[in-house]
Amino acid sequence: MTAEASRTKFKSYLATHGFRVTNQRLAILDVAVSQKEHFTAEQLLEYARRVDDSVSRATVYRTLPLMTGSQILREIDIGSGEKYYLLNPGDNVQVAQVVCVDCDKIFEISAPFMEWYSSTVSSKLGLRPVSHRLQVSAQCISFHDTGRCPHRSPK
Amino acid sequence: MTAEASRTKFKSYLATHGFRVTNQRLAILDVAVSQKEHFTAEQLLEYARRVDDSVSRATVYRTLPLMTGSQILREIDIGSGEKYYLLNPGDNVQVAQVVCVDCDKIFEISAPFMEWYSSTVSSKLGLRPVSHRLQVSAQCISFHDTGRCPHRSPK
DNA sequence: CTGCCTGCAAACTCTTTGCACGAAT
DNA sequence: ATTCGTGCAAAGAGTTTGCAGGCAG
Repeated sequence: MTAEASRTKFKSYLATHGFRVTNQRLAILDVAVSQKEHFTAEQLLEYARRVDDSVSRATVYRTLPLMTGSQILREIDIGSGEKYYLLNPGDNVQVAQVVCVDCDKIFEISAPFMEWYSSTVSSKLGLRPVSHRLQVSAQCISFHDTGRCPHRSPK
Repeated sequence: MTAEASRTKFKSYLATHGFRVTNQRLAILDVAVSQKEHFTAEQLLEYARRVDDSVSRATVYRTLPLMTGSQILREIDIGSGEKYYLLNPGDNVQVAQVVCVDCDKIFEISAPFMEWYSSTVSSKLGLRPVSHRLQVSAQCISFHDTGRCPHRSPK
């Protein structure tokens, strides 16, 4: 899904649900849909303030559920304390996250078997799967060999 | 793994690493290995205090890493804020958690394909998998139909 | 004009940590 | 006797929320 399509989708979500279109929400929306990588609430706040310095932390936290609810963002919890967000590609491809334990970089990879697995869960437990989360923690092979992680951005 | 085997394993873990055997650690150990279901740190504190009321929250939190480190407990993070713990069965079976969105009950189910998937990750990304986490959020079919979740304990 | 939305700051939840005392080795 | 382990309370991190004023519809 393009940034423009995401913007449109979010605005119609607001309209449909009777939520107001405010400058703060638009600023947050704009910087969110322009992200190419995973980002945190704190980063989103920082970026949004460059566009509109009246944006507060509270509004970012109140807007994030609207963006995940409208399906333009996916929320990713890798168990590190803070949550990550990522622009939703739009297709319903099943994905998993691989998290490098050295540098915390998150890779998104496909996990097509999850569709089959969900149906297995459904039939075995009598539960209707609504979502899933597959995360692999891994170590760079080069880190293991050389003590340096190639993904780690230099400080 | 039996409760008795877990107790033995933990004590030898303490000995091997030069950690002291204290009454508090033993009390926490005993209640932990007698749990049949998932439990939280707070619950563990409550149970341990029935055995030894000198046990503090801090000691529970300091003892939990010792128990996961010695492999007698597994730590499960379902992204609900608090972490859950479960007696480690001992075999190295790959498992996933299915969490009921209605009653928060956690089901442990096998996920044998994770071994294969880890190796795929390894070869595709050049990363060495160290652990993984697979969680399916699901809704009771009966809840969907009747509005009541059969697993929810009556209040 | 309503009343939803906002910024601010305080509250919250779970977990970790500094400190001085107490107990295991 | 040494240390390590402990309880207590405060600190921490990330997120949520109560409030009084502001702006969208």
